[in-house]
Amino acid sequence: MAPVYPCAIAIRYRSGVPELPEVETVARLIRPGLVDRRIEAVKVTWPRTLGGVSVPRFRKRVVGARFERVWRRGKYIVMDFAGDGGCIVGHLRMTGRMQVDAPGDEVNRFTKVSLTLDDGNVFRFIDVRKFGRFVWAPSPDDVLPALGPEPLDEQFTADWFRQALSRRRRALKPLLLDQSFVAGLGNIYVDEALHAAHLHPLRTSDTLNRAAAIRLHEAILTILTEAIEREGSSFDTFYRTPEGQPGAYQEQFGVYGRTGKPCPNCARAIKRIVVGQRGTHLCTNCQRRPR
DNA sequence: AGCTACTCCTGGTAGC
DNA sequence: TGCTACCAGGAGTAGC
Repeated sequence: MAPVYPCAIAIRYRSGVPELPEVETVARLIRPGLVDRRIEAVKVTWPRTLGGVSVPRFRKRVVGARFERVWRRGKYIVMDFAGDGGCIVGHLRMTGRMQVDAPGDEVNRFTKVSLTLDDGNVFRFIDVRKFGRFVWAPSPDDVLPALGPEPLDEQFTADWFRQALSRRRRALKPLLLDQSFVAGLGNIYVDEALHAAHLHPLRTSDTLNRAAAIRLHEAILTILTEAIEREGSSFDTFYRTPEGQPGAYQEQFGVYGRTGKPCPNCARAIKRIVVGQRGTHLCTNCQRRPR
């Protein structure tokens, strides 16, 4: 008889979109509720979430499968099944959530996929805007796109980063958002990192000198690490309703979503521009426009 | 290689 | 108050 997981887990995003720190937090939160659990039943209310895998095929693949490992790559959450059971690769996109609910918990009305586990809990993929994906595959390699290095891995050194920047000739903002360049950064943390490094989002990557590249590298590491720590402290394994307390990291933003408010560095008003169809927040005093 | 535009979606909000 | 219009935005794709 499988042990009953004592606490249901709910996750709520206050604003913005899940990026590396949020995805890491989700992986950590669902991991203890999933590993060693076997799937007993499947319910899918929005088949497109399965990314081209039909509902019958998905059901056939996952019912009876046992979760063995839950890990993150970029903004993807990978759930490996034991043996040759393949895996589920999930992406939260804009509004996706993953949580392990206890049997009596209220079912979120935006639930797209429910997996009933052998301890009675239910693993749910919830997604308001339906952009998220929850895909079964034989192997992660079959569905994960080519991704750049993990910014928190040892291989992501300042030296590697400096050279990678110089090999490209792209504006910093779209380059840092490019998951094949570095995996896991999104709109929020790119704006924050560029501000912390005093670099304009339109600055071309191969124009950074050594000091600027190191500054940006340092900013990315610091911001991601602190965000993970804050998420870790603002979420825990106690049950929390969907209306639960808001997270803390939003208050740490220097520029994101702070248009018109004072720059924490120089007190000038934060500006909002559009770069590559993305809302981009910056301080035009601290982040001087190139040329 | 790098850019722009388009697609997928709907809750929230601004404007009237 | 109630309606409509529009925006946010990750990633995949197409076209230049």
